Amino acid sequence: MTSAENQHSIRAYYEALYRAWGPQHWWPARTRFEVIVGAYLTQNTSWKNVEIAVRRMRTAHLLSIDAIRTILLKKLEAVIRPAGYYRQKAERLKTFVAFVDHRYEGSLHRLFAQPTPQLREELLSLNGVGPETADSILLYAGQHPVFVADAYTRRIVERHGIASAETKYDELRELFERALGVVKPAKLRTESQEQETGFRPNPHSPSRMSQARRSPVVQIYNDMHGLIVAVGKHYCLKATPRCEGCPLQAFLF
DNA sequence: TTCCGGCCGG
DNA sequence: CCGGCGGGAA
Repeated sequence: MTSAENQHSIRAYYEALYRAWGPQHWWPARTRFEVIVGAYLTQNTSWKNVEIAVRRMRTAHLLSIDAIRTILLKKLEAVIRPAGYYRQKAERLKTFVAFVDHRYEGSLHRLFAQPTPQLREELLSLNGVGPETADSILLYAGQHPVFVADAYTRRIVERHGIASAETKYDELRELFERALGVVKPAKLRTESQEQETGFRPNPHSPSRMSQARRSPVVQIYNDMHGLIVAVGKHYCLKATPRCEGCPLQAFLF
C-alpha cells in the first residue's frame, strides 16, 4: 500500500469516526497545567486511575505550578498514588516545574510561545518525557499542531495494515500529520483546499465557542486522537478486538 | 488473577 | 532490547 493511499485511508477513518461520534472534547478539564499533569499521570496507566489522582490533586489544591513547586515530594506521592508509578511520576512532575522555573521563569505562556520543534526537543530532554507525553503536552496544553500517535493509534493502523511493528513513533506521527493536514505557514488554506480535504467545521458544535481561537489543524488532531481513544477503549481492544459495531470495520480488507 | 499501558536505565 | 515501575477494575 502506498503512502498516498495510507494518507487517504486515515482521512477516511477520521471522517467515518467523526460522522459516527462527533467531536470528542477529549482532555476537557483544562487548565494547561492540569493537562500537563494528566499527560504525566497517564503514562502506562488507565484514565480511570488518572481521574482519581487528578481529583485528589484538585482537592489538595495541587493543580498549579506554585503548588507542585512547594509541596513535599512524599506528600505529592501519596496524593497521586492511585495513578500508579507514583514515586517516579511525583519526581517527574517536580522535574517539569523546575524546568519551567529555570528556563521560562515559571511561565507556561513563555514555554508554549517557543517554536514547536525546539519546544518538542526541550520536552523530550526531560526525564520522564517521551514522544507521547511531549506531544500530548504540545497539542492539548499548548495548542501546537502535533498529532499524538499513542498506543491505540498504533494498534488500530497495524491491524488495518497501514503500519507495521517496525514503524517508528515519529513515522506514525508524521503519517497522521500528513494525512490530516499540516499547517502551511506560507499561506492560509483556501476554501477550495478545504473542499479538497473535506474539512467542515460545525458552526453549531458546542465546542466551537470555547475553542474559538484553535486552529483547524489543532482541532482535527484533537478530535482524531479522542476518536481513536474511543475506538481503542471500546472496540480495538488489546487482547481480542471487537470489530462488530466499530465505525472502522468497513475499512478492514 | 489478569488486564491495561510510557519511559528509563542497565 | 529487557526488566522495573503500581495502581484500579473486570
